[in-house]
Amino acid sequence: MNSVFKALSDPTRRKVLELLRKGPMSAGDLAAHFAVSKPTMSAHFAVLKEADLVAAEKDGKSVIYRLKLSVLEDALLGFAGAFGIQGKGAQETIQSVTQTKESEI
Amino acid sequence: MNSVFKALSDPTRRKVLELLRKGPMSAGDLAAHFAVSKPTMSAHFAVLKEADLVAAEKDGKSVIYRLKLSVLEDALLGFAGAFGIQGKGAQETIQSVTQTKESEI
DNA sequence: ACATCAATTCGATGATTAGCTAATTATCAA
DNA sequence: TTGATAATTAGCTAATCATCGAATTGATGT
Repeated sequence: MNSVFKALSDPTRRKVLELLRKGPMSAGDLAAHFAVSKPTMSAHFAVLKEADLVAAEKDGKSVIYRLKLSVLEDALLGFAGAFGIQGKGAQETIQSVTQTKESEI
Repeated sequence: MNSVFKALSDPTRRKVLELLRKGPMSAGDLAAHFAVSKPTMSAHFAVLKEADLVAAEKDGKSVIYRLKLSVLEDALLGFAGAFGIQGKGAQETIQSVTQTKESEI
């Protein structure tokens, strides 16, 4: 999990993940979105792969990267969960707000 | 938001935040949980403060650090939201609880 | 076989980071 | 005022990191 947060600490890598959200993309197509050299992008891909946030599949001359959403999800929700953080507006359970059980109302 | 993810990239700092989840704590008490020097911990606190993840309040000789949960929440949920990731488990919002009428229970 | 293209690895460089000890600041008590 | 305590700042080192150009690997087409 540490490798995931390390991977997420760089804005370029976070943006790569967001690009991959729409679907798999080749290393070259991904690199075209950034103002850094291809070797630099390749290093970023390696970090993301090491963190298991993406999977790489070779397709002819290209390498297709695919987002591993469940890994990202587990890391984010796992950490957020340790703080009682819940998504989509439901920040608190009934119990934690009212300290009242359903059976008592 | 970049500073938040930068801050979260270090395991010591993540653990500090988790310790602060229980409530505010002094720099010394926090440092006692780790096997690094106090100046090193002080540097970690500075990073967390810079990311606005904690607030510092001076109390006599001590400095009390307090978790700013909403900042952590906004960063985590904001990023997760961009991927359609949402936590599961919380069924009710605060509003739906506080707006419950007597006639409905 | 050779040229081309996509991607990575190699090797180097400047910047950032985490860590330390020692010194400094600030507060409180005797 | 002196001494003790809590925390930070100063100054440094070693390690990691993002970045580059050049070289290399691997696949495709002529």
